[in-house]
Amino acid sequence: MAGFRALASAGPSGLKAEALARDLGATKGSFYWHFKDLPDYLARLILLWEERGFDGVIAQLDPSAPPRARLEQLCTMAVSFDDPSHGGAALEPALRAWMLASPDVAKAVGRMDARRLAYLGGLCREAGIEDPNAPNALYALSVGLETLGVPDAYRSMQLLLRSL
Amino acid sequence: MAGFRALASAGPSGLKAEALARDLGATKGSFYWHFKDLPDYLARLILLWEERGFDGVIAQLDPSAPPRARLEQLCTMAVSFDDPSHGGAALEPALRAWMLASPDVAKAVGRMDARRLAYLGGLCREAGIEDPNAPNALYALSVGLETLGVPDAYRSMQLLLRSL
DNA sequence: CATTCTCCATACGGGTGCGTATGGTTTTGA
DNA sequence: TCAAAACCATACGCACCCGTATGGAGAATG
Repeated sequence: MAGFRALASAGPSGLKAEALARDLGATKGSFYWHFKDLPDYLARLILLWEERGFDGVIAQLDPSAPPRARLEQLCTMAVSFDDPSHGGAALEPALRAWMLASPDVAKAVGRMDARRLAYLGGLCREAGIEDPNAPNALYALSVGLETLGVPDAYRSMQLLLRSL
Repeated sequence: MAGFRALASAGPSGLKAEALARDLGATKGSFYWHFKDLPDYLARLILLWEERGFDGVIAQLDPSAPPRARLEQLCTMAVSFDDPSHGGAALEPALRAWMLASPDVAKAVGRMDARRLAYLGGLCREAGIEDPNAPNALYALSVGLETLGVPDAYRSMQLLLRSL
């Protein structure tokens, strides 16, 4: 979906029916033929993000690697924001921005955070990391690095990882 | 300013002239008497945040404390979000959300991040922390903890602090 | 008392974006 | 070849919000 680009570049206010259609060389008429209305389109967009933002990431992990290696691999992937086709580094911050204006988005992001934190918690336990704050810290750090757009973010990530 | 509350609770789209006035028991007419227009009001709001978000925090640090203690004090303050009078924990995430729709806000937040990072960098150097990624990691972690609303965020913060 | 200044409420015009109505063009299939 | 379905463009009504115009209440000042 090209809506991710609009969301990432202009924020939630960039999600206008005619603008989205223009971006694909079409007009409003075409948009409202494919989708019932704007909320319908946005719901599909969120659903798409929910699938790719978790399963699409976890599937790339090597299941045969030891837990600690999988954890480091996951942390590295979490801060490598070079996927402009799906919105790039600005997508998730824009989604969190969108939460404030849309309860549905807030619910979706909440579910996503819970799933990721649960997976991270399991991974930390398997890796022998006993501190119960480790998953929170790791996830929060990745979120912060992403919203700030820190260069060489994986260095900051490993700074925390090495202390666990 | 009560605009901080609206921004924190409903996001940038909550900053409408009439809604802001209603929140104070007045109407649009009153609003446009006090302020030239919406951009003027929003500019003042941002300016106010820029002052309080840096000087207001730094001023609370004990200048006589050793650098390491000041650093820990600063980190603790950064993740104690109990100031609902100025918007609370949701204010800064809302401001970062607002960046996407307003270049002026983006500039202001950029300036704020630079100032904070510079101060953090100086403090880390004084405290004998040599890793150049430490300021980035500390600041990003605080930002992430704030946007996620992690409970007991200071525990996650000290997890990173202790490793430096 | 008259006037002026401050502060506020209501009413209006203009712009923007949503959603629908309507008709046209291309593709599909018998 | 013809009809139906898929796809798309233009035009309109509607709602929302901005900013202004207009006027009123109340204090301050002469």
